[in-house]
Amino acid sequence: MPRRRITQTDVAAMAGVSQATVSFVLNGSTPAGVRISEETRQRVLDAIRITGYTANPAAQRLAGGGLAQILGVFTYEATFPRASRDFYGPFLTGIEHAAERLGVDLLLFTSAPVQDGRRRLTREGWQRLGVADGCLLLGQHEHRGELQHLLDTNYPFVFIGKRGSDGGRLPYVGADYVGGTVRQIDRLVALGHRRIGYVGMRGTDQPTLDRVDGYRSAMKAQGLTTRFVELDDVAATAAEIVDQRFTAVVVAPENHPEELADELERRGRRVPDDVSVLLLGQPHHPRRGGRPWSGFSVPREEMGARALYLLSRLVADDSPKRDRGTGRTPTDLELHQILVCPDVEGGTAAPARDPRPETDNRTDPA
Amino acid sequence: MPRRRITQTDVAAMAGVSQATVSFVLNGSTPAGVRISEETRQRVLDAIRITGYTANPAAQRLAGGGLAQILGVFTYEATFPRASRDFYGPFLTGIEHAAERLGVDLLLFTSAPVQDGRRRLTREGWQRLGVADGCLLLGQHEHRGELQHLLDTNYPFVFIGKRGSDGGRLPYVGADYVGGTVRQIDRLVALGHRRIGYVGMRGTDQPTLDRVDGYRSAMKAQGLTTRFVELDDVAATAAEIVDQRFTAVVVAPENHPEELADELERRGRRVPDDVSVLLLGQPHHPRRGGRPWSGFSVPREEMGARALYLLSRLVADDSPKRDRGTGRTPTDLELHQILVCPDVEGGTAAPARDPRPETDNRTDPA
DNA sequence: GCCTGCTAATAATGCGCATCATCAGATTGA
DNA sequence: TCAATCTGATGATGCGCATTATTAGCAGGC
Repeated sequence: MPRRRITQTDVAAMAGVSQATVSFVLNGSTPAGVRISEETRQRVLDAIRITGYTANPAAQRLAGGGLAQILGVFTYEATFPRASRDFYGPFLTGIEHAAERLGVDLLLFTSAPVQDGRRRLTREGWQRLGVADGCLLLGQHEHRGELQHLLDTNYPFVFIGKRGSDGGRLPYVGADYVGGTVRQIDRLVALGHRRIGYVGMRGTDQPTLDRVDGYRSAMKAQGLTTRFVELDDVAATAAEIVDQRFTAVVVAPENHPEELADELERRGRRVPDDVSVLLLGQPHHPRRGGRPWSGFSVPREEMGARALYLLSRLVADDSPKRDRGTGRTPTDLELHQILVCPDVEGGTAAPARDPRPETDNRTDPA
Repeated sequence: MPRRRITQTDVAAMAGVSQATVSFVLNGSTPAGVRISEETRQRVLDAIRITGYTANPAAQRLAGGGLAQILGVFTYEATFPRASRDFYGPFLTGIEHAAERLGVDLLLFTSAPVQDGRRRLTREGWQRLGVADGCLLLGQHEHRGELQHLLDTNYPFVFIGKRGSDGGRLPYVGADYVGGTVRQIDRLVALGHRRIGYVGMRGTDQPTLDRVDGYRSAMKAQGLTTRFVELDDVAATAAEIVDQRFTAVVVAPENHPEELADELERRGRRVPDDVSVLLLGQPHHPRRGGRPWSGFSVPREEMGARALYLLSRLVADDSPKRDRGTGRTPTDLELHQILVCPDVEGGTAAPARDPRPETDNRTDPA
């Protein structure tokens, strides 16, 4: 029993009309001045109902007709490992939500080969992209050539996460790491902190750059000295924090804040009583019974949703059927969206215990 | 700039050959005795490399050639709400993992309309399914007609979760709730428990039926009396447990075990010292700092992965290109897989405090 | 010189659909 | 009564690919 699809031709035969007529009835609108009588229309609709006809999307796509109503999601890093699952999960949740509301299906490009933990968009990959009307891109390390190909083929796509250098032409939905970080510094200053360290400046990814940027400008605006702590392991970092008599530190979530706090307490510095620790984003690997972090959170779900909405509009505007629309020009869509990262009131921030400068009675650990 | 795809014809022109030749080179095998010289082959491959040609999957699909290498995932319940996200997440993780290994893409059918929290597979939906080579079905409440259509069209699919009544012909990957529950009873008996209650027998879903089944048969095998507690709210349930002097209860995860334990302790019965509570599955809404439950866990990730593998094989066997394969008959695939639910050693099970029968000083509550 | 056998490739076809150009028949205007 | 208009529909075409049938060219056997 070779599964035979019911085609428009089958329906047409049953209704006693031509295949073209069926197509017209289905698409409602008739571009050229083609008219279908109500009677015929009903006959066709009945035939469709009886046969249970379902259009073949591949054929629709090929015939250049409509969109597939499929939007793709490409993740540069492999999403599978538990770790990144925690990270990507919220994005996907937001994306799914938006997809439901838009009535589109989601295509997860899980087929692209992962090389050293990073998914590449190979030639093979390009083939697959075509199934979707457009694509969301998640992750940091996009490849130059790949991007160029996207632009060349005029394939609609949207990045999740701000694109910095020469990202001017790339549509994205990002988070305001700069503003979020600035606010954390201001909060700490308001609590009486002066010696505020920054942990985790390594990395050339955009979030890191933005956080450092925010830290620098906020400290400068407050007239304070920037102090970066950048050591190889958590223990050394904690030692340095103690040593430098910081009363507060801001930490990027990928820098093992949980372990850092543990190390601090092991050295007799309680969090937040002795040292406030603010997290610049959500913990990447939340652990059971972990600390309730203060800091800011990245609105990942909303980013996902907004990105999909944006993509959806790009696709619509890009579609050959665009002219049927409201005639709205593409320029009124915000190609670069930066979302606010709301503050999180946890339990790791407290007023500075002793704002006055102490004697320099440090002991050298490492 | 109307995005123009590069087609096989373009490649052919560049290589100075016919479109058919390009197709042959790409597909390697030539069913009929068509030969391509090594020299020509190279010329075509070069042209492909230069042009960056990527096949159009829609066309491939339409031409009846290969599979789209896309497998679908249809979720009956809306996956979006946080609650069900926690539940479905692990399945999806497993599915994704399998998809990566199989080199297929995943199509999430988020487009189907959700009616009172349940997604329906409407006519619209059928259209969409066709994009994928086959489909995974998640969730309890499938619609009869929908299933029939699947069977009629011979569309490959696999259920996640055991199918009971007349599910004989439906391929599925389920979990051994029966066995898992039996083992919990046996564990409790080994710990000296005799008065073992069952909480949460409502519901006609398969897991519930299986759990009740397991409880019944295990208790019978141990020569003990089955005792079901089925009240409307958690407080009343806790009261009943205390009242009946159960030394242990097994609870289905959808019955608010966390709240139940709280209520028990509020009534002076510590868990597990006074009452052991075993969970028949993972908590549906894990809460921060929740109890470390003893019981068994449902291997959701593995179920997802196994289901996708199974689907993949069904698709392959069903494909018109099957004959090229090893000639393996479809019958050697296990259409009904039941996975073991491993025991979880948490902290909510303890030896029965007082195994000897007490006087029957109960007070009647509701 | 003609047929056979073999290699290397091409032409032609169809998948299911959207769309354009065309057409038959009915109605109207003069 | 014949052309002009309108209504309601059909035939033909092509999307990009896989595949089958066919052909061109050439070596060898008789």
